[in-house]
Amino acid sequence: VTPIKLNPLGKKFFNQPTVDLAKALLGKTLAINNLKGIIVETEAYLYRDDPGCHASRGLTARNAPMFGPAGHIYVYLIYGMYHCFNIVSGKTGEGEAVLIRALEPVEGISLMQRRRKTAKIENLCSGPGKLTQAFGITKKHNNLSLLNGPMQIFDSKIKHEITVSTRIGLSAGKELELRFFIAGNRFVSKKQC
DNA sequence: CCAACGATGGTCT
DNA sequence: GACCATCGTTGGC
Repeated sequence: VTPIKLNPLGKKFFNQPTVDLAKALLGKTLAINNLKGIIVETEAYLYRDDPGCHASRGLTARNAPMFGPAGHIYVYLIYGMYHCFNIVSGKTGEGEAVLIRALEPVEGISLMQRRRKTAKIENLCSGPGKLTQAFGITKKHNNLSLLNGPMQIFDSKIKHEITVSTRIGLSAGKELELRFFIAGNRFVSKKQC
């Protein structure tokens, strides 16, 4: 049997407008080393009229990767304990990104279970802090490119419906409907699936 | 089931 | 000194 070889997504895919990219990422596969997971939940962060976006108050040392080219990775530490993994989007210099909030684990599950200290599959990648822990994503990945680095996004032809809602955990910009997830998927982060 | 809360440290004012 | 794009635990039903 010849294994099916999926193509890594390239520049054209990441250069879509941010909201389009946030939706298009659903159903795609994130791969790092031997770990794989299907993206099931995302959030868009925009450079205009979005006070919830890290880039909304201008360039700083932390958010600098957001102002780089689409397809780069932006990782930051939240609440002193967890990392959040974002894919930079929009035009270079704008400061937009897509937060990856949940994955459906596909490959490398035993390593994910060890890192997360739980056997429960539903609890491995069902939240932004959980999936970075399961995949070993830290600041050492900050500003790498998905076009040529150890992390890649692979195409897939999964059929699914998209549900839209407000974003999770924000104090500013909480009314914007910029969260997207695969309807009915059991690996979406706890709230409102 | 679910609401409340503490852990924890980088970043920004 | 205040604020987090979170999570696991606790203690209530």
